Amino acid sequence: MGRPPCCDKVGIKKGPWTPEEDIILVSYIQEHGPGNWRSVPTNTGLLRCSKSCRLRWTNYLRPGIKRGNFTPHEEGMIIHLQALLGNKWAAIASYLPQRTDNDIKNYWNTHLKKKLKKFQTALEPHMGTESTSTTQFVSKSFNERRSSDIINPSPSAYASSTENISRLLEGWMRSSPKTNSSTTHQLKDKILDQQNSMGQVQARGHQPKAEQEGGDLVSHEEFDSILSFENLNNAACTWDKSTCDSMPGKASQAAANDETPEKNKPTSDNTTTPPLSFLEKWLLDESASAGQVEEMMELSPMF
DNA sequence: AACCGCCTCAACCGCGGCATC
DNA sequence: CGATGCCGCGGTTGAGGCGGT
Repeated sequence: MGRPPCCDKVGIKKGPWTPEEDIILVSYIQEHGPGNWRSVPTNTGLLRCSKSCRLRWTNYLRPGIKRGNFTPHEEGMIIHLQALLGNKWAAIASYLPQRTDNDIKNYWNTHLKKKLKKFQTALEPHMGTESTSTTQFVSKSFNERRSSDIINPSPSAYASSTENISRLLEGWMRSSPKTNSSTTHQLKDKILDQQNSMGQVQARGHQPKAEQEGGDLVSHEEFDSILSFENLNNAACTWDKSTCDSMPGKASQAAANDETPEKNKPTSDNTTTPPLSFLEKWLLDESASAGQVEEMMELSPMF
């Protein structure tokens, strides 16, 4: 293992990427496609290591990635998949094709871990005593969430990477008067065209900051949000079976086939792992695809 | 207004797996 | 079959933003 770190070379730039670098990378990848990262720095003249280029692309510039607020059903998916798969962020990300593993990992570490902790604390007294009423509450909460989501889908405040790049370019052009603006415009147009043709563009708008967490107690909304998924299996008891049957079932290879067994046991650090039921069956069924997951999420407001 | 502490998230680091020679 | 190199993953870090005092 004596191999030196790839970024140790002198002249290799580290730290935040500049808009200029982003543009170079994006336009190169638009032309040659992602992959062969080794050759990217040499071919583009970027003073970055191949790894850094790949990371920048996969975590930030790649078309179709959602940024910003996670919806309650995405939260639910993550919580449940984390319980199922452990910290296999790449595998979890494969169920949320618009999210990067890094994003999910960050969101888990900064938000969900805390939420779950709060949730556990808040749930303990309820659980200790009246399990039926808890179940009822869970089911009620679950069903309320379902109907309210249909009526008032939470505004997703995502900016696609196209929009990011667009904004980024605007900002860059404003802040860099020395830049040849016509060339930049052409390049920008080209990038936007190509990105749009690759298909993506999420909802409009931008929400600057995720909601701040409240005090020590879990707010009703947080509680509800967690319960609605955390207790899916309880809720499923009272849930119309036809909803289950209508799920376009299945999931992609990632979790289903490979390494799930021993070494990927869920981590024990945080959550009470919910019992497994239809969701797990669905998740673990080989024949599913990410597209079906998307479809399911659209069809089924339960998530 | 200034300072401080906390939070978030983009980016880095180190390692393992796999392919190629 | 071992050595080497590339890629991808998970854990960690640190700069910048934000809120509280």
